Amino acid sequence: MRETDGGLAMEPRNRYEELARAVSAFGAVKRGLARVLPVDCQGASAAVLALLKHHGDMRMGRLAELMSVDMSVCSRHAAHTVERGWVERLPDPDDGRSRILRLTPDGLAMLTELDRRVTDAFTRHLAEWSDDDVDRLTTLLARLRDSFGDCRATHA
Amino acid sequence: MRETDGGLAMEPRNRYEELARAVSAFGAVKRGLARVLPVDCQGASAAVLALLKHHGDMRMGRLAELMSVDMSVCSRHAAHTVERGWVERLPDPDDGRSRILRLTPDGLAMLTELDRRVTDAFTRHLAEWSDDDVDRLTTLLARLRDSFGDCRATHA
DNA sequence: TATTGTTATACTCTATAACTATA
DNA sequence: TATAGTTATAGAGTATAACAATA
Repeated sequence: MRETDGGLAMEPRNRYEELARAVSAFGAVKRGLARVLPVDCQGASAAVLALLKHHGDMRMGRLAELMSVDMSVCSRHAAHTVERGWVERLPDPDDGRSRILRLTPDGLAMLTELDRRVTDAFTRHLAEWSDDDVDRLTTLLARLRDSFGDCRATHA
Repeated sequence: MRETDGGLAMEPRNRYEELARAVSAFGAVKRGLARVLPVDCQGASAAVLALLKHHGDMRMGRLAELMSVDMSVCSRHAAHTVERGWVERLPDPDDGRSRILRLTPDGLAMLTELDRRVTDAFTRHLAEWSDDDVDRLTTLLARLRDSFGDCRATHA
């Protein structure tokens, strides 16, 4: 029996198991990033603000979809941002059950501060990275998220 | 003032903000993967088993380092796997304060089942991906984690 | 005195279920 | 009856601090 790996009979390599380990270890990056946020703005609030800026005004259901969380979870996060004056809830002219979420000037100011801190953190930690590698990672992460689709549980 | 982007005055693009959004949205993938695990084996337990198999026997502090969590957190996760008979704690001949964590045959069997489920999930969701892209993503994720270093808080 | 590990407590994020209001 | 959203409750994961045992 010939081996092409130098004579050792190796376990068959499973690239999915390696990916799973990398995914599992990824939590450390999220926690490292969360640590640079202001104390009064949690990670979930930051995500709400960033999505409202990037996608514009939207309803709760749409935001929950973008965050891939149950609407009950999204509702709490949105309430948190409304309490702090970063987001306002406007009546939805098309549907009385729904309200439109909109970033306020204070919310935009907070988001600007958040972006400054996040950019600063990446600038420090990814100093050795080429722009192309950063873009490649961003693209692959987005693609992975798309490939997994909306994995939220369906409580039918 | 000339514009090279078709006449629209665009915001300066910040690749770090895009990466931050991709990182933020990544939680959906972790949750999707966690959903395929057996009910009696949580994600943290799965990580403990995978790391013990991949790196071999080790002490608590080393495992905490690999998981990038505080040792108090790691201790709880390890206790969970010990309770279920997947890991045993052996005395450390070099240090009476410490114990060596070792995967048991039951633990290896559980890990085999976990790997089967995770591989199955990836096979379904990443059917369109080339092997090279999977490897590229795995490599970039590992590199990102390394670049962020050990971001655990230092309660000195 | 410093270090390894454990336990108690609190906080963040998420899901399920029950509920209100509107379509 | 179905849908949009809210609230209550429970569970998983993490950090801080206080503690025990050993170096």
